[in-house]
Amino acid sequence: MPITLRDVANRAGVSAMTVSRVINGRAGVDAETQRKVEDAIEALDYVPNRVARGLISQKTATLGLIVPDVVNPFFSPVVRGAETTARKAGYRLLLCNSEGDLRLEREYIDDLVSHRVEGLLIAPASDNSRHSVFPLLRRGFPVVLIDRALPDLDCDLIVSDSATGARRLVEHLIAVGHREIAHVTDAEDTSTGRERLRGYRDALEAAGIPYRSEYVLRTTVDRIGGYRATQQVLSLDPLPTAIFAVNNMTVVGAMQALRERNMIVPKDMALACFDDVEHLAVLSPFLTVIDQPAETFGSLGAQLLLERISGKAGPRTRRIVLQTDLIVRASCGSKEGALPHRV
Amino acid sequence: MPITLRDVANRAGVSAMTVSRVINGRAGVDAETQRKVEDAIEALDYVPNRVARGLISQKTATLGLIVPDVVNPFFSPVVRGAETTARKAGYRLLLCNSEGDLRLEREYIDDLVSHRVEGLLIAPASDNSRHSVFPLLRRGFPVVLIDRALPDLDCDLIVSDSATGARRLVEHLIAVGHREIAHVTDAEDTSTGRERLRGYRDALEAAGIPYRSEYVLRTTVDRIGGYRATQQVLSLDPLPTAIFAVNNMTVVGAMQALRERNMIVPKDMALACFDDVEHLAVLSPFLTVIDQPAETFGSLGAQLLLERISGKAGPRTRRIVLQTDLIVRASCGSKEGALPHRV
DNA sequence: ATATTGTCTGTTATCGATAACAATGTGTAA
DNA sequence: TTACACATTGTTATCGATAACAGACAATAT
Repeated sequence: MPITLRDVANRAGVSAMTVSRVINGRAGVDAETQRKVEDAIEALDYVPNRVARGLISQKTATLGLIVPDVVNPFFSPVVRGAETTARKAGYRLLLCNSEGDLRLEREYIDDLVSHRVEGLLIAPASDNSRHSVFPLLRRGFPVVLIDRALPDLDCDLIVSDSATGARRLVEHLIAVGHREIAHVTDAEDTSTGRERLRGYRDALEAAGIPYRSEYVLRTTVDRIGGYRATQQVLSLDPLPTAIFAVNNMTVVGAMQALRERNMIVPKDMALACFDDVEHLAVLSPFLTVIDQPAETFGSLGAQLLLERISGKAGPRTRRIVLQTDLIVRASCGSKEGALPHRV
Repeated sequence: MPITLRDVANRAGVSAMTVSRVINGRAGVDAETQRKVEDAIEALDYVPNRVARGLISQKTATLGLIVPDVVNPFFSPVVRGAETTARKAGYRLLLCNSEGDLRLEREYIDDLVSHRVEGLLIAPASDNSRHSVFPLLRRGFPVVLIDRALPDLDCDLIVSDSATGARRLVEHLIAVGHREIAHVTDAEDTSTGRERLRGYRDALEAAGIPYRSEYVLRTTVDRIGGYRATQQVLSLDPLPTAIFAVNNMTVVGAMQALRERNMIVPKDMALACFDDVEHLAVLSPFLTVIDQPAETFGSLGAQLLLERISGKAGPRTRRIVLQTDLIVRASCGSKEGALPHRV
């Protein structure tokens, strides 16, 4: 149905090859001929078929991006960053939401490869994503991992310094007087979870506070998970005075659970987490957080990927660690203000 | 470099056509042969090339989605909804952020057509997007518009009932005692802006409050725009007691401007807007808003588009109007509580 | 035994664009 | 005038898969 290069050639009275030359701006076309072709293109409203071009050139000008969920305010800037960088390089982005589900993630990977994306940007669901990613790497397929590392996988990677971030956040909690600090985190199958737990433990240890495994609650890192884990926190004895939530979704669930019990933050319970959220930061600058440069994950990730695709990257894989910021607001209380107290 | 169907055929000792038959599960292949082919596919880790398949079948199994910005908490659920629905139908989504820029939007449209997406889901930048969309429609290219209608364009469409929503929101403001209500909105070049303004005027009129054009501030519908417009609001005389912001981005800017002047909401100024934001709704249930079913825009939009692509849609275009919810929280004050007072 | 039906598999052409090469014509040098 | 360089344009084959048709062979019917 759509106009093809041949249609243009017929109308201009030249061969398909000549039209192709004009389109690709190649030298060796008579000025007069070029005009005729351009007129025909204009008249027919011709748009070249990238699918056909992709078949012969083996280049589709598309990248695949797999994130757990675009709606997560951490990932949406990642997506935008990647898309913007891709666009500037003439690439388009196929977006996939894995929902943190390994099977779905695997399905997406296979399908994107089948669609012949030139490279893949993946925020992996968990360590087990390793089994889906490894075969790609073996074949030399361009892949960049973002947010989470995968064990024993030599792959371009962008993460943030979760351990240091977590440590600083917990140090802050300790500095304002907390000693019983619960940590709501994931099933220990993500690098981010492990690193943040490490930062948590390091901070406790540095302050001489004994580590209690019952203060670490394992859950799914979404709103429901945060909610349930916080309910468990609230049944602990002694009751913690602070909760460190592993990300922006769990903290929402945590808040929900606290509100149900009519607990006030930070008076009855301090709350801190990873990830700043723009709307919250302005409309309700309340949560003390570790802010990650989310958009950079996407833009830099796309850049690394494009470099690898174009062969500019060299054989060594790159491992980029982005620094985080501690943003202190009201949700952890302060020494001067009302110290958290037990009920 | 990747394995082709021919490689599989060679290894299995059959023709390419036979392999194709096995892959597509067509009848008429000997069980023994089928096994040989399947073994070869397995051994070579073969993945069919959808680009080649797309060329012959004229079907790429991809949809294009253009939104102003995925990071906008209204649009990210739209994207997820569309992606999920597309996936379930075996389609992938090419995501584009137009940044509300007409030129960029045009570029994206052309490029997506060139990539041979089977249909296009567009949240248009403004009325002027009409000129980019119309040529598609003329060619019979499947398009579904979401969020904003385009004038004189007969096209499948999903919008929400902005006028009624705005009217209810402003009626609420009036009910709790406000009479000087400013409205921060866009340059009158979007259907949503016009509808919301209409709802605003209707509510005023119904309450016998005269409409004042100087209370309607035109700006870009982003954070900066909301900020600047609110600064203007604050220099009005008489000073309004309430601001109705046209969407979730402008309200952020508005809040910023109010905070700079140390104004407390709702004591010094009431604030209301379109769009609820999950994180805010839970962590800081404060803003009174009109909530739109964002994810439905995406999922239903994708569904309409898929129906049109598959020819199940019939020649008539469909115009779907989704209903909105008024969610009353604290940001507008109340009759019983502290009424807004002038400084 | 021959025709007929059906099962299974291979061949050729095609989707739309392009790489590689071939052909045509023009102008200039010997 | 003949030869050769150069500019311009066309032809053929190809990317990977598949539609449409053709061929080979076995089983059944007449």
